[in-house]
Amino acid sequence: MTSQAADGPETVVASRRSKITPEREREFFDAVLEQIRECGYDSVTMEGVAASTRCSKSTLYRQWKTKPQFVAAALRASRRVRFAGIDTGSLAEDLRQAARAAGDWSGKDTRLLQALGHAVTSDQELAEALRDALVHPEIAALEEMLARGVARGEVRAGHPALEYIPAMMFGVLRVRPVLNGQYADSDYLVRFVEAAVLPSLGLR
Amino acid sequence: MTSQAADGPETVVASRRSKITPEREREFFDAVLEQIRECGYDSVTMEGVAASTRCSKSTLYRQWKTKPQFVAAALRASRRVRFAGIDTGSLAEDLRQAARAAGDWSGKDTRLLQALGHAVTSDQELAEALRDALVHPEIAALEEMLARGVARGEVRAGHPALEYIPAMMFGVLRVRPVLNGQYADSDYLVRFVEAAVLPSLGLR
DNA sequence: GTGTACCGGTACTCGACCGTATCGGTACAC
DNA sequence: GTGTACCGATACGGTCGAGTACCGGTACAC
Repeated sequence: MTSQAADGPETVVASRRSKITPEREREFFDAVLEQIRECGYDSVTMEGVAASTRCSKSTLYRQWKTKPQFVAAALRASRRVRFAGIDTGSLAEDLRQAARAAGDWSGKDTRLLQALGHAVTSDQELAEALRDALVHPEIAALEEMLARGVARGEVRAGHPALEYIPAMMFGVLRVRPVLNGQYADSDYLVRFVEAAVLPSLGLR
Repeated sequence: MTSQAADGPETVVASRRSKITPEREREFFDAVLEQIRECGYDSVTMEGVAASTRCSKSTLYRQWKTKPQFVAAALRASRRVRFAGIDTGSLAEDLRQAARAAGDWSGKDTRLLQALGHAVTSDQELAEALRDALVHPEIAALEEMLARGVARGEVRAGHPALEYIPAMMFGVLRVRPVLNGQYADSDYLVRFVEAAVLPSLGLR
């Protein structure tokens, strides 16, 4: 009775789970972030996460003292740069590719940002974790693209639109659900880059 | 369902079921929206609203059946168009003035949108009320401006950037707090219009 | 004065969740 | 085999908020 209770496939009891492995931790983190996306930060419960990962509340509380600390840890662990590796040698093409990449994860990340957007106003640690996980890395990557474009002479240094490009990209990504009722997909974002971002920089 | 929102200072009420005057109702609505901005939708309680307006929970529940219905009513009653009356005869100037106007209420509305952003994903009525109160009127006003500009020949009909202007304006407004840690003020928005919006339309 | 209908206050039920405590079971070290 | 340390399950206490019920008070109609 102690092992899993009638779980899906025939995945044999992996048998070495006397301590929380990094893979197991990853399961907890994935579960809590997914539940935040679906139900919002306030509605996520430690009990729910425990149930969906078939662990016990005690296990979670043994590792993390409180719910916000647990969520912050999950965010920090999920940090990764989606724009990494984009460097085509042309700023316009870099931006198009970034838009295409952004479209692929826009639903997930937009939901997470939205769901946590207000919770972070009352928890400093959470705010920092969210920024480090979802915002700063992408911003930095975008700014690198722009800097390379400037260095290549595609855009003159100090062009007034440069400062606003990250806000435009993130902004459109973020508000599309509210305006049009659907998440921004790659197609929409690429067209946005071509119709507005590039022209504002004097590119095409 | 009560009376119209547009009645005068003196109540000429014929046969109201409720003794709640429109002014009193307005107090309830202002209170709940303010508390939502401060604490988030989930954290707002009917008890808190009752306490801050010195009425009783019973009074609130007599008028509105549930918390989401109460909030939706508050949103609908708060509907107003901030861009109304902007018509300078020049699209560029219209957009600058819209940016200036937007900066004045950006903090309040951005907080409200943020605080409700996730709650609306699980309540259809709330979502509709939020859109009707804060989003659609402004979008419509912006689109009118753009249409006038097209009619005057300042921008050619079908210009690809036209479709994205509202999303750009709202998006930048919305994400500035996340990117820069402060709400978008008039100055920031006007510079954004000049640096990015107008160039993308081929204006200056 | 009398009736009516609503108000504000309070007390209540009911359910949900946080965080803790306890207990049996088991992988691993030696 | 024995000990240790952690796992999962479960039960519990405490808090909080939604929504309901009931109360006395009062403005107003007639």
